[in-house]
Amino acid sequence: MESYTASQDNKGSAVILLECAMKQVPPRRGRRGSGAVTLHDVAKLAGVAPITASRALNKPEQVSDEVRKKVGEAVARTGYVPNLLAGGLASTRSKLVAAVVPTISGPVFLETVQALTEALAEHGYQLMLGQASYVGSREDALLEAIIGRRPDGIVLTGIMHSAEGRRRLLASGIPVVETWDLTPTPIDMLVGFSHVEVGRAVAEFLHSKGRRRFAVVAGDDERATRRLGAFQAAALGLGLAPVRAIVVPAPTTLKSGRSALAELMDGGPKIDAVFCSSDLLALGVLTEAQARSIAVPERLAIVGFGDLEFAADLHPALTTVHINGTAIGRQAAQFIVDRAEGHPIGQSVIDIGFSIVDRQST
Amino acid sequence: MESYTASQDNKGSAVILLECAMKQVPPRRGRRGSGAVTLHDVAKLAGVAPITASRALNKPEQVSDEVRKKVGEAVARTGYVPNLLAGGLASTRSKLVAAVVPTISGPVFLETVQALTEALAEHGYQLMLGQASYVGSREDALLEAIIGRRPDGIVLTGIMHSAEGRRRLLASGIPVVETWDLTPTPIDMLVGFSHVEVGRAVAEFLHSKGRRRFAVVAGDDERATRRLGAFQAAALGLGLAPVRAIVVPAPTTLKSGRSALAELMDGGPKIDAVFCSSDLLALGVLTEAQARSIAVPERLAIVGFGDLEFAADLHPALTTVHINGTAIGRQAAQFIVDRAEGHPIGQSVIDIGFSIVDRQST
DNA sequence: AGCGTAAATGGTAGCGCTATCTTTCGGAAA
DNA sequence: TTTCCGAAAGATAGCGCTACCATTTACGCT
Repeated sequence: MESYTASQDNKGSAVILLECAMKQVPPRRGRRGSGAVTLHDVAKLAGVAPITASRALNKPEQVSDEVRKKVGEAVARTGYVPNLLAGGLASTRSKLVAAVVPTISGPVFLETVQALTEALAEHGYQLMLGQASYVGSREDALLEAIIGRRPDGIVLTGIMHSAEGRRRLLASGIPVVETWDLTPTPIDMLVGFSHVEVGRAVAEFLHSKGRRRFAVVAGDDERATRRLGAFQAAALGLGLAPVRAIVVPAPTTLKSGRSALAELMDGGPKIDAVFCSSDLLALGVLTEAQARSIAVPERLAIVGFGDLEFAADLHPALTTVHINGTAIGRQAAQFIVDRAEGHPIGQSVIDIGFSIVDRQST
Repeated sequence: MESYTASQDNKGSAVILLECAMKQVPPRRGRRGSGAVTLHDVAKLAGVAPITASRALNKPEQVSDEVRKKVGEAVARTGYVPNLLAGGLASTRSKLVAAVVPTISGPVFLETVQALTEALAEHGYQLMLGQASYVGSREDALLEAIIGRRPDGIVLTGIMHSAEGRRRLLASGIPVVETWDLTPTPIDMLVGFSHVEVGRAVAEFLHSKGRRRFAVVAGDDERATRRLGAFQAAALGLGLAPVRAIVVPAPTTLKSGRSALAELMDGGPKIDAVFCSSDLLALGVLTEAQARSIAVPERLAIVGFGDLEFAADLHPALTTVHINGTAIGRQAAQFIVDRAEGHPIGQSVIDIGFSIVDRQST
């Protein structure tokens, strides 16, 4: 113990002291343990009981200034980093939140994931990322890996989860936030918007701009399909000709957009407006239009979806549907934190809405 | 116990049985615990010792077929999900890997993160994501949160970490993989490429194409700056005029690209080639060129960096520097898994290289 | 038969932390 | 003074799992 005191005047001595501590312990009996500094070590160095050291770190208002100071010094000196696995096990609060995305490469959810990460970090929570791109048993394995870590919450970004998956999530008792969609039967909490409304709104928007012959280029994921359906129905309701739809595989790419427009132009009825299920697709359509010298918006109107950061700066600037992904992420984080801290949450379902950003491409 | 047997003929009875089990336990004394099914419950139901049940699940080759079967049934019946926090604590193997990215919105590292997630998932590891976008104390908090979870590995994607951060990582004893760069003094393992080489190669490439008056548009991050410097030096070495550089704030955007070209064209010496530090920037330059009717590549050559998925399908298709981000992610995962499983790793530093993809924009 | 050997199972003892209860103690109330 | 109270600190007992060792059993060997 004296050795610690003796070296107080030695700056930056954390590592050295650590070695000392490890040497004092009879070579660890070759047994378990990581060999890292534990709360126990800190407590001993500070001259208090382990539980008191724990309180000094986690509930500082419950200990005296003196203890707080001594423990703080001991932590600094040893380079102690609390083992959150142990803490989580003991308290059944892991301070971990899992997010499930279809695939990260799709830039659509990035904003949400980013906001989620940041908002959670502010409250001391960490994000665990899972990709649901796989099918079948993989989803099962993913759920197992997630639930097994006993996260304090799970955020589903636009996932269509199987009935079996829903059941497991429900059974786990972990707070779940579904996002980027609106369903009448959420698992738990939800923050999203209506894809049906989007489809309808875009159809009406284009109609109001004098367009009459619509086409759609959409990824084959569930939500895009829903927007497409609503768009077609609305066009029909507006007395327009049936809407031609090109469905491309998700994730959507610029390339699919280009070939979709090529297909649209190389045959079939003439069109004067295209609604794309993503901005990337829209960029592809725009690129192909430019390659074919089709004037946008004069001869062809283009509407995207997502309002990615580049949309406003394209030439012509892209008209698109704006979703506040950041707000979704932030709200999801709020939901989970509130739930974890035991605060009452008012609404458990929030429609974040959307807006059509009218720029030069229409 | 009988109740379990009695209901064996009842399909899908997991939830019901679970309730039974919970009711059998004397109302849990209102004490701790999540109330979830534990390995103990499974073992009891299977009629074996807990440790045997553990082995049946984790080291199936060490138990008899009979035990394996009985335990398997018990798991299915109770809906047991192993508590990985407890497992990690006991075994000092968390099966968690942390990845630190500057910011997820930048699409550059996405491919790497994606590959990493997938490769790790194949080995039963999960990815924890941390954003290092913050400065100062935030990085400290991030490290604390990461190390506190005792991950089996940490992947740093293109982060310039402070000396203090390096020290903490080193002290933690956790395997670290640095990526997207090459340094003579890696913390631990490394898989990346030389940014200096990239800068030089692009300069020589443009020179060989007959271009003589270069400009650079680069984000203000450390690696882009290094490429820029090498590019300038190489141009000088080639006997060309000093290279004009426009530095834009990271993360780079299409918009910065547009305004950078605007600045380049609206004054200063004439140029015939631009090297951009990202494809997004290059797209911005291309967009501005089109808006100003500057013919690409006739009057202006454009080179990007990253070879994002859209680069090949632009009009004109973008010449760019291709980095195999997937290979980086996969190799990083391999490093960590090998280290965690105790396999010897041969090389701990890998130069993954790069290539210049010669397309229409040059 | 006697022995070693290996496979299969179980018992014990933590991993590092915190929930819960108990003890201690100074000072305000009676 | 005595009593009581609340704040501060400590003791105890796990959280759910696995490393390590001990035991049991089956089987081949000399």
